[in-house]
Amino acid sequence: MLYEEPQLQRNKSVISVYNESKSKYKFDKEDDFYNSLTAVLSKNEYPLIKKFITQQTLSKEEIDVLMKLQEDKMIIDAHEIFLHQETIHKKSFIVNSGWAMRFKDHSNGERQIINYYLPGDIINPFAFINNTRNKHSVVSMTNLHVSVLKPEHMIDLYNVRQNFFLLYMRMLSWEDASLIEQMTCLGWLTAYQRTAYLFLNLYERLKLVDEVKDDTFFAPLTQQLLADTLSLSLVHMNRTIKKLRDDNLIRIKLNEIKMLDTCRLKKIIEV
Amino acid sequence: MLYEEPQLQRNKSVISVYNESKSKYKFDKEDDFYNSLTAVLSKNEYPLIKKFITQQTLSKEEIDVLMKLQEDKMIIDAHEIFLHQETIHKKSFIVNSGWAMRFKDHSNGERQIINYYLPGDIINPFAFINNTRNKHSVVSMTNLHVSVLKPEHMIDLYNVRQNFFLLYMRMLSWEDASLIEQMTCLGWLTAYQRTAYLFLNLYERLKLVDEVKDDTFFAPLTQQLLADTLSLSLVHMNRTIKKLRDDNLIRIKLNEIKMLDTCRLKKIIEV
DNA sequence: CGCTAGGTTGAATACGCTCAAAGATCGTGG
DNA sequence: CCACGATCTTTGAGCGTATTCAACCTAGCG
Repeated sequence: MLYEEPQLQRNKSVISVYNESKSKYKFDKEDDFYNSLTAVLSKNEYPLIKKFITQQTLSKEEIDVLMKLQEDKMIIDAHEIFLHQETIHKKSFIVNSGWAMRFKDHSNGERQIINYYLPGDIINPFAFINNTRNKHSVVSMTNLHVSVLKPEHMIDLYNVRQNFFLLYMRMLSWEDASLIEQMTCLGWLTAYQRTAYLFLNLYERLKLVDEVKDDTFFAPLTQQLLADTLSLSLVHMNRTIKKLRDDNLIRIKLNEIKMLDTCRLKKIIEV
Repeated sequence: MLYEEPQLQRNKSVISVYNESKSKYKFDKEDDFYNSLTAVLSKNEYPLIKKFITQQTLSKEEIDVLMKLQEDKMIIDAHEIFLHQETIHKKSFIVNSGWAMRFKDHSNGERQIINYYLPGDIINPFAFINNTRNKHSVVSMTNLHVSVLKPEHMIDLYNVRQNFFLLYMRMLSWEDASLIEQMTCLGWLTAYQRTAYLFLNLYERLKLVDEVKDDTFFAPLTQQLLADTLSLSLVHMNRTIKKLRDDNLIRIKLNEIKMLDTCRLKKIIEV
């Protein structure tokens, strides 16, 4: 039911990839490359690569592909709707830092939130092959650092790099798995369980990209947003959070969520 | 909210592709190829290709790729669980005829149905790049004619055919869109609306592959299955269906569903 | 004929919703 | 530095949709 724990020990595989690269990899601007890779590990500049590395060993060439993919960077201001439903968008984005969310405006004025994009996620991954209108909008929730994937660029990569598409598919498969999980969650759990699920999901995903410190993570969420995410009313959302708080499972203050007992939270959603 | 209507007129594009192919395409067993393609159009042997053709024009080479993809066929008996959750499966399947469904067994003994696979759908599309355990099971609901996609075969295709992966991505993108639609549906609609949505969804999907005659289609569904799909209790499912029947929107008998008024049904789910 | 799987109906209960109002918190400008 | 408005959070009360439990009906099949 939960976001799956990494199957390889993170540090081990990072280091092995890193060392291996350094010793064998040929690259014309070699220093630049290693500087960047170091940055990946120390700062959080390439969370997507970090996510990969926790799941599988990457070859030097694969890391290269993933770095090249992210050359075209930009910053999007907070609270800006940069993908609109009912219009055609050809670009994809990799989130490098900040939060965004995908939502759907219903004709009755209500807004349903479909999912959140956290560092390392890909927004609109199928854009470059689609010529149909987007069915949802995406809005930045904080200042958002992204890498832009233009369709020409994607096709170039596709023609040149065999490995790229396999990696890309793997990313898609994560997305897919995560959405299905969310679906099974929404349908079958009570409000209390769903809320526990959501916090655990965010916690695990942020942990993958090193954005959790002391079981605490930043989250630009209001209760209204949470309600729209879990399809609950604002009032009921509030009462449910209160219950989680009273049960000493989470603590929320100032956009910061602290997980007090992940084990018990996991038990709650396991029915 | 609904499965989108094809944007090209089906017959037109089928014929144009077909004629074009016949006149220009070079193929060593040319007759075999055209016989097969004719079969696609008359019998329902390659619903996946049919689905494609309703959405976009296919080149001769693309049709060739899609045909080659489906060389390894097999039949699965009804009610056989052929993909098990918690095990690793490397194969994917294209459904050529029959129904299957993906479900998840919960620890409390309940079974949640995630989605149905209809002719033209791909089961387990990410299998060949995954080495993780399946999180869901898949069971055949009728005798099931499938084409088996083995990972070696997929990788071969990947190495040889540039176009193949773009096509495959497009299929994935449909799946994805459809799942998200289902998600937004489950969360926000009432039992009555959700049921309307499900019947409309099945209707539109089956229409794409020519399995609807006189607004009637075959569907191996019990009320228990429907309840498990929409996360409703059996009792409430029954009452909801009764209401749809009383409102002269659908008629169900012997695994056959007849849509009596698709327009009104669409209005119901548009809030 | 009786068994089994599926469908139908009633009654009591619970979870989550709506409406309504009041308390926090924060940024902004006087 | 305080006042004000805006946004977010908290709490109460009544209601409605969907649930659970339980019983009975129906059709197909050995």
